[in-house]
Amino acid sequence: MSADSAIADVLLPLALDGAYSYRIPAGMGLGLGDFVAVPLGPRQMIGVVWALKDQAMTNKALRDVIGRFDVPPLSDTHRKFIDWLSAYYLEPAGNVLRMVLRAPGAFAGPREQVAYRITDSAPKRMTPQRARVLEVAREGFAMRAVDLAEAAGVGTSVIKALVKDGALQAVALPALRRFAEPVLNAGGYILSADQQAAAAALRAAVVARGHKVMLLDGVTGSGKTEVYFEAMAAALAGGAQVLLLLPEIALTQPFLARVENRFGCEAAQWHSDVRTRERDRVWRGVADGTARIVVGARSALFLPWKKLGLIVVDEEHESAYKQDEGVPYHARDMAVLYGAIGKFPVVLSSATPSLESLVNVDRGRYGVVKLKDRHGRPELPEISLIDMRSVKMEPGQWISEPLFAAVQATLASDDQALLFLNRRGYAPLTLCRACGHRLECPNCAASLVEHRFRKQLMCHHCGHLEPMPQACPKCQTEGKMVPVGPGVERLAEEAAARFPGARIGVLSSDLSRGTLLKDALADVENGHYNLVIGTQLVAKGHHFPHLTLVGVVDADLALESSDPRGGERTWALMAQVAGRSGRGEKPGRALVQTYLPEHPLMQALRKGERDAYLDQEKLIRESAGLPPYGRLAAIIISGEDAPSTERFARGLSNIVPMAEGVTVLGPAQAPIALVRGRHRWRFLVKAKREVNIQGFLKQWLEGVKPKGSLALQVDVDPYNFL
DNA sequence: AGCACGCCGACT
DNA sequence: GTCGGCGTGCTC
Repeated sequence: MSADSAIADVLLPLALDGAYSYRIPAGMGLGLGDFVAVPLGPRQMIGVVWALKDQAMTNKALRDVIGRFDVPPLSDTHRKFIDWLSAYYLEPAGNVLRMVLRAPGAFAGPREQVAYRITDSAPKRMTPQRARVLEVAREGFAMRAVDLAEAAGVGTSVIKALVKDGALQAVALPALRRFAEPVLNAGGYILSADQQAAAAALRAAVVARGHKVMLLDGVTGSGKTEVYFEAMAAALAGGAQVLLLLPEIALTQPFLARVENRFGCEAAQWHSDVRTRERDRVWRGVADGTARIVVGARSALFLPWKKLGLIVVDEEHESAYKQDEGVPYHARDMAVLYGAIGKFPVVLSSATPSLESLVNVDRGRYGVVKLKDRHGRPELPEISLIDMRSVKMEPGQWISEPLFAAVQATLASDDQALLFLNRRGYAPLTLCRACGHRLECPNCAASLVEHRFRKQLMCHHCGHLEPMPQACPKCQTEGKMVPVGPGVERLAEEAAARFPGARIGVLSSDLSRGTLLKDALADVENGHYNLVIGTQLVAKGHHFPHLTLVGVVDADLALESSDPRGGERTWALMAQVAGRSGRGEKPGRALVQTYLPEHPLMQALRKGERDAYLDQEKLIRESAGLPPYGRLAAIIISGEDAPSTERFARGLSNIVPMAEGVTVLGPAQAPIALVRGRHRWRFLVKAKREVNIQGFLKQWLEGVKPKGSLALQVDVDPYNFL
């Protein structure tokens, strides 16, 4: 369509059915993908030109486009990506577009900003408001007037007055800093022969410039990062932008330093903790193509890429790539989709690839590159099972005699040991011994977890906190509340008693605020602690050079749930945790406490037979028709009132359409039937792979409108099968 | 997502 | 008699 079309269909960042039509004022000359301001009711909104036409499809009186922003247009690829994602997840395209527009300041243009800094001179008059402003200004850097006023909870007039009085001083904030060009031969890391071969395969895919997904499958310590850096370098050399996706927000500083070291330039960061001004800078840089390398969390996919030419998904098996709130998308799958639309390669990297990716390799849809350990060691350190059924355990103890002896020997030889338990807090359950009452969250159908260090009970689903009661809330008996089962805090207590003299450090996500976690990790690395007790947080990519023994206290946790993904998840976790030991020169070993030593997973761990185990898992999935051999969608109905939520769910089951190859299970209460005060029911839709499950869902849910507090959420490809 | 319209409880 | 609670619905 020509640049002088009369009508623009503008997609707005709202949950609307489609784009709205606006008249283009003469001479405005809009193009597809342009960012525009349009009127909507009494308001003005930012939207994107989705289509251009000469006549509107509506007979409503059209309003005029207000103006066009001086920002590069959203590419065809990006718009197609939004449309596909919207259709795949049955989510209004406007809601997807909203994820693209998460940097409002980016549209304000590159104007100079003024900030204010405290001076040495005191104001002539002091008021409580002024004091608050000065208090805020004293502790931080220069801030914009609105930010400073907001932080102090006052109006901007107070700031003005303080400037006039000389107590605050205006300073110009630097204009948006430009991103530097990468230096492609920076770094100086020497690749092993294995790495060179792997890098060549990835580079070839990049140079070929078509869509291709490559699985980079290599053990922890095999140097996958350096290999995909080579693919990134090749894409950058071709003039493209590259995106490196990481599962966690905590883009650890050391990792970012590695990227910057390799490419001799700043890598743009994108995740929820990046502050407004920097968000705007990254957004602009991505849109105009000057930001060449972005390291980000899943939402970085939605940045307005000008010329994206490669996505690397690190730790592709991680469940953190699945977003559960808002638009429930899977970032790894969407990275692959983006690559397919944009016709560029995608690299999936993992030491424990997801079953989905491995099956895609089997089907020939993905290529695979394998990397062996650089020290020539086998995939996993030596893993031995401890059969918990045959060892005697004292009540209140969780470290069996064989594990105890191994830890003691390790500590005696000046090495580090890690005890892994995937449970935060002191005890997962607290009971009254007098009446059997269980302490539960008032908002969720879940036990409260005692956090003895913080002297509180916590709900791990909604964050609810309450003090530990002295007396049972039900029968009022005092002193009869007992903790049941171990968390890392309780395990640390046992360890302190049984390994006197050990330097014990506890690592869990409870530390994640501030620098606590960083300090704790550093203290593990430098050997300050010699006995580390941790949750799955310790399994994720940290180097503990002195660690030679890993003890898994309860390996059965994820297997006990009947979720078919339990085995795969446990494998990944065990492999990662066990992989912590024996880095550097020393070989490591792992002892795994289990009540299910005959379980195929445990046997496979012991023998180090990943592929054989996963082949068996594949067979189970295939015969059950579960992903990746079949399609799955979950429908979650929630509401504040239990009976009406159930009634609504049951009503839905009466209108399930007939369809070949589709089975609808439910409604059943969701695994956690009450979360944050909302009752939850759910359906599972199981379909053959060739079935258009979206079409089925649309047909079923067409015209269904939950009323009041009721809500209906569709989750295509849910992460939890049960 | 806002913002207005609309129908039932405690106040000048 | 009104102010105001937030439930429902519309925005090109």
